[in-house]
Amino acid sequence: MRLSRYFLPLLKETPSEAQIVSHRLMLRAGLVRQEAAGIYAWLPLGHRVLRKIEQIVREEQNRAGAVEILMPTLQPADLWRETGRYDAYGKEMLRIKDRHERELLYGPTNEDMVTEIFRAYVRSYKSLPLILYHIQWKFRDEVRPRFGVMRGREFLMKDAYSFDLDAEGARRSYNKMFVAYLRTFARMGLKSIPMRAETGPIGGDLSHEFIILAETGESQVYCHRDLIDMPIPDEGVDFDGDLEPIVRQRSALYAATEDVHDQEQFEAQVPPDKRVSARGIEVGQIFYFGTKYSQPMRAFVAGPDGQERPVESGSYGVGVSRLVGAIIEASHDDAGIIWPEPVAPFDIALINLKAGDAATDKACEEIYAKLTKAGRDVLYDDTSERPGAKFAAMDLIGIPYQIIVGPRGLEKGLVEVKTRRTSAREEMSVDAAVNRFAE
RNA sequence: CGGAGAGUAGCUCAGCCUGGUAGAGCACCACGUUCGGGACGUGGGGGCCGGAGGUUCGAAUCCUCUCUCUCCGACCA
Repeated sequence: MRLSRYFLPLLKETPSEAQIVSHRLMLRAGLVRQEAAGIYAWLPLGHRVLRKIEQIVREEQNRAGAVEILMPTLQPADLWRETGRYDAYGKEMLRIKDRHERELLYGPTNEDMVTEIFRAYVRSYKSLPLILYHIQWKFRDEVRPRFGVMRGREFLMKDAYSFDLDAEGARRSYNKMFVAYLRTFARMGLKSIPMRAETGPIGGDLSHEFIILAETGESQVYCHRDLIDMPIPDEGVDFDGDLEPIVRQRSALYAATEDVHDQEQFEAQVPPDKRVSARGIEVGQIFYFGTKYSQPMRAFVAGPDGQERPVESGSYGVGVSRLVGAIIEASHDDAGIIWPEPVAPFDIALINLKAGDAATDKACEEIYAKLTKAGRDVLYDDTSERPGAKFAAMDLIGIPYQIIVGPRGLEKGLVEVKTRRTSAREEMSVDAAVNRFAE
């Protein structure tokens, strides 16, 4: 992408509404624009990151055996009346009437609808286990939206729902999502820690929150230090095999959010030098809730004995749009964002220090063409801005690598390659730079 | 939902107390000088001062109502 033909509205000054660093950087780097309290438009750069995160989530859901669907944002109120949630949910649920005065709602979550879909088609244990998921916009009319996309009213969420014949099966599904989440967040360069958590209004009796440690996190969390750098299961992990050891290895160590924290247990179970008490950002949560929805909605399946019973379920959420903010909270410096490579909007920023200079233009065009052909996403700054402004802008938007091309270096046949994360710079020939990034 | 604050140019803000018909910096446009870590000069464009009502000869400024946004708290993927 040539910057001169792109849409990248950067702000030099920080909009006054932004309080936390990720929000400030998202506005300054032109990732989002606020349209109302807790409601954001995603601009090109932010949209790219959002899509990359979404794709990682999708790949790991698929790997775990979940099946993607797409449910609507608007749902009929009657569906929610079956479980009693239409009245129970409160003002956070946005209620809407259509032209025929039919009551609808903008979905804050999808247990009811997915259970409706399930019961319409599945009758036998032979169709189980089944995990359905979708990645869709949700709306929760929070009293007080804040922190940019970290706590918006409209947000993109991956929500998965598992269906099993019995509690044991449900536990296996829970474990699949548990492991999938470990991999998902690790692939984005995040260190996530599963912590025991309250189940909240969704209900159930087994739940973990996946927490990223960050100073600006919304909740206070307590855990054993060894959880932070525990190895992540590799992509060869067998999701049809026994995942219990992986889950147990983590569950064995103390980790709890404020809501369920027990200071006595914490001190009893964790030696002083291993105690971590910190702020955390919740990026995912998984629940097992049994027959909470299947019972009232009569989502029954026949077991091997021919007897019908309510299906056992769980739900599993990942805050996709929240992750954009969470990643920035975890990865930035004074100059701007530092994207982990897998979620970076572009792989490489190519900086032409003297657009209009024949030799510099030629070298840039060559690098741009070759890297693009090699499948790399290159943002080519072909504008005639001053070098200082270009450097500042590219540092702000945080693309992992910069190839800096200017007449001074080219006289010696050299360009500069800068790694954003470490600020390390190396000089090398045009060919060497191309080869370095062309696989 | 309780408490606090803010709405003036695309952004950051001044002007409001003490009414006289709108400003600065950045950004934008033109020209010139510049050009390896956010340049400078000259000229220029851009604002029904959130909205409605009221007071007044006259309202960004005073009064009333209203909408929106932000922050603290209670609540939440």
